[in-house]
Amino acid sequence: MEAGIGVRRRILEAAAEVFAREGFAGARVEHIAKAAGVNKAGLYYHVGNKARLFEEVMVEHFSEVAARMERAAASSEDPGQRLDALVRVLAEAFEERPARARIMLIELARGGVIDSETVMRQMARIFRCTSTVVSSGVQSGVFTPENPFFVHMCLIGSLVLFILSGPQRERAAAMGLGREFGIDPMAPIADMTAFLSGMLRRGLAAPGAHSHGGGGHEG
Amino acid sequence: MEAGIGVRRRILEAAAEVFAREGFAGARVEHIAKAAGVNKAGLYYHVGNKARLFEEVMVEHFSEVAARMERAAASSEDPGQRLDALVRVLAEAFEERPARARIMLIELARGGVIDSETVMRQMARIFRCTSTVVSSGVQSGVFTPENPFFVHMCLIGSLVLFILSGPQRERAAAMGLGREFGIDPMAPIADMTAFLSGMLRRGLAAPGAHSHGGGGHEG
Amino acid sequence: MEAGIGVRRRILEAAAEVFAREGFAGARVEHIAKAAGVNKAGLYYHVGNKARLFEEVMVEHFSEVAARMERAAASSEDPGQRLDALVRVLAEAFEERPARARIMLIELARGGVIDSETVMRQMARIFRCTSTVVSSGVQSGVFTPENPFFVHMCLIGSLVLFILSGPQRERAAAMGLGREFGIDPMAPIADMTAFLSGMLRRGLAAPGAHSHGGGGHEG
Amino acid sequence: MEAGIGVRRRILEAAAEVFAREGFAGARVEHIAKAAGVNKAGLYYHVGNKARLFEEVMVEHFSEVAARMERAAASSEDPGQRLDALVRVLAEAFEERPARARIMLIELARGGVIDSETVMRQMARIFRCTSTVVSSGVQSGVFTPENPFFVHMCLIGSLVLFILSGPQRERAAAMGLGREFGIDPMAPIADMTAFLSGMLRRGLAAPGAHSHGGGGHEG
DNA sequence: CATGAATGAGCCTTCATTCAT
DNA sequence: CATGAATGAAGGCTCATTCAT
Repeated sequence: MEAGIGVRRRILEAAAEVFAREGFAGARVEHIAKAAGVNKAGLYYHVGNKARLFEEVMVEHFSEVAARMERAAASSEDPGQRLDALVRVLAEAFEERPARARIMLIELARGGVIDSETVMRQMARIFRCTSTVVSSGVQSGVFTPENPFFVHMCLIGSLVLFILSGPQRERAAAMGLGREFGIDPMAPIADMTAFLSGMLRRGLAAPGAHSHGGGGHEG
Repeated sequence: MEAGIGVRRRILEAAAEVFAREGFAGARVEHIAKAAGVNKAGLYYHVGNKARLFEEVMVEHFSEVAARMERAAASSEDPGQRLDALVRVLAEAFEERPARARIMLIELARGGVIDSETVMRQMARIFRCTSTVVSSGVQSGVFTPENPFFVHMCLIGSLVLFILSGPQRERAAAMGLGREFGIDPMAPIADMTAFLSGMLRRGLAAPGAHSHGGGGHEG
Repeated sequence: MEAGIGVRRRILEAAAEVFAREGFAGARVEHIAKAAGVNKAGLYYHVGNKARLFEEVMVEHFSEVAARMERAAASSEDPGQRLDALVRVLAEAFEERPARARIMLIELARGGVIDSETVMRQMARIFRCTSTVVSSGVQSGVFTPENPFFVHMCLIGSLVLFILSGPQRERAAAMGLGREFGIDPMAPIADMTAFLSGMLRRGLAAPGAHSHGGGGHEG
Repeated sequence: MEAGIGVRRRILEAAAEVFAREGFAGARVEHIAKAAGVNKAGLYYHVGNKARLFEEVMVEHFSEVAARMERAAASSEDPGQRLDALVRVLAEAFEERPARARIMLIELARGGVIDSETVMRQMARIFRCTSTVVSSGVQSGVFTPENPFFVHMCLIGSLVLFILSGPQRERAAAMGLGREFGIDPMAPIADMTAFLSGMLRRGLAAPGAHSHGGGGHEG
């Protein structure tokens, strides 16, 4: 019974990596199986289906991110700090496992409506975190009432893109773009986090409110 | 002889749509051909290759976006207005043809380094626009010196995600999320643009500088 | 686990026949699969590739012929009898499986250098048999020193052509060429063998040496 | 009218080369067209068909060889010298245009009965040359009555194989087989001709007859 | 006649999936 | 449970051939 669970875990893990790298259509069941150290037929025995496997990976990752963000959204009384926490937690989740960022993207890129109810629900959970933080800030008078979807897109989009552009930025760095323009393409994610936090805070700051409680990174 | 060009156009157009919807691996050459009103063999006669077709689509779309952004980056003397223009132009480009947003994403999602030198160059052109605008603002003292990569990720990521999340937001709207929370998931892109512009401006604003020149439209 | 080997055998067998009949380019993988009683995909599972399949067939047949000829080349002390054995063994190999003759021809006809090192090695083995026999005859003083390549071409070329011209000769026979000229187009291969043996012996005979040890056929 | 003929010539020439190199199935009509400097459609206009093109090439080459051999078969009173002429003429034909050797082989290798009546007739013409020379020698008492098919196979087979094995022999030479065994893989065809002539003469010589009239090459 | 473009048929290959052992 | 083998259904690509211009 435990071994069985172990196998499932390995399969999901491998699948996440492969799906992230190749997309749904591009992923080969055989590669996933090999990466998980199982036989192809074994994989089918354990998960039944490429589509189901994909869904399960989605759900797992989305719900993991959702759980973390929910914790972050409840981490403090101060809306600004909550926002910081949201950013920080998301960055951590992606840094820890870049595949996560790609998986979110793949799902988005598939366009159309998400076919899996479960996945959709997890995405909603994630959105609700942003939404909650924003509206709590509005209620305490420190945030302007902005459409939380905008904030969400900004939060998720910026970080996902930052993670995914890693290889390109690396290449840019190798090409000497850094020295040329006095910027560092390979700046650590903590810097990005700090920037994003600050920007969101100031972007959301209510007209009269003076920003307090230092933003940012202490990674 | 015009017909030949017309066919190529139709093929590229169809390919953009299909690649955007299905990704590279998921796209079926036959679907593209059918959508373009050509025979599969005819498609190969005109473009030679699925990979080449993909690259051509990439280059076309990326360079179109690059051209528009370059124009935007040179549209004004005022850095803040330039930034607004960047946002506005990108939003227009995506709204006009949502496939463009997905195509950018697909390329990013493929992870790894981009294999096509030409595509890479177009992406660099796009980045350079952001970079130019930021550093011009820094030189005129109105912007804080921030890593332009951060700004770029924020700009592109937010808008791409906004476009792509359309269907999901639509669904959210259908589920009544709007009335429930007093927000409109289907807010027009102009609102998102305004929000993003404002946020970037304030996020980049140099400490002492007082923002002048009204931020974007709030249609 | 025996079944697996059995399948491979059947595939190679079928492939030999089809390649012999149609050449490499003309052979259809599907025909081979059907002839072997496997699914096309099954064929790929077992051999991986049309080219690999072809090479494997080549190697198998060439090495079989090589092995037999090596045995023949060592079958006696007398160079003349060795030469006879060479001819006889080759004729047997071809008669037993005419596809072999065609396969050798196809490989030759492909012109250019053989791309497979392994196949090349087998062909060299075969040549070495002729070469050995000739030079042993020279050393014992019964053969004139002639370029063994010439002898080899004569040996292989004559027999291959005889086998392959079967159908044409049959047609000639049907058209009454036999009665017309008092010759039999369908003479058995044993007669051809006898002729070839005799000719090679006399052709190679050292000036002073008197031929001993009856040549010929006892098939 | 003359230009038209010129085009046809170029097409046939190119086709011969390509068919020789790739076989019937392996040859691409487009390659032939390009090599002939015509448009693909133009080729069809001029010859109508891949199969017809192939046949025409066959007929042309076979009949050219046939014509030369007929001349050779009538070149002298002495059967031995006629035989020499046959060998010499064939060698010349092949040396002049190695494609000829491959084309003969391809046709043979296709196995089965030749489908074109015309091609078959040309092959018969060629055979008849050998047959005539042999039987004339028998009638004048200098040749043993041997099945002319055997002689023919020997004559054609040896020379075709010699020509076609050129690349392999070249490789053998490059690998140092020459120095190793004191033989020259790249011996000129004239040597092969001499060997073959001598062998056939002695092989056919009637028991009592003393060979007269020097064999061989003066090429 | 020459040419660019089109196309149906077919080829090699791969993939997700299943099943007997 | 694990595995080697099998397979139907594509999928990408090519080819001989035709046609309008």
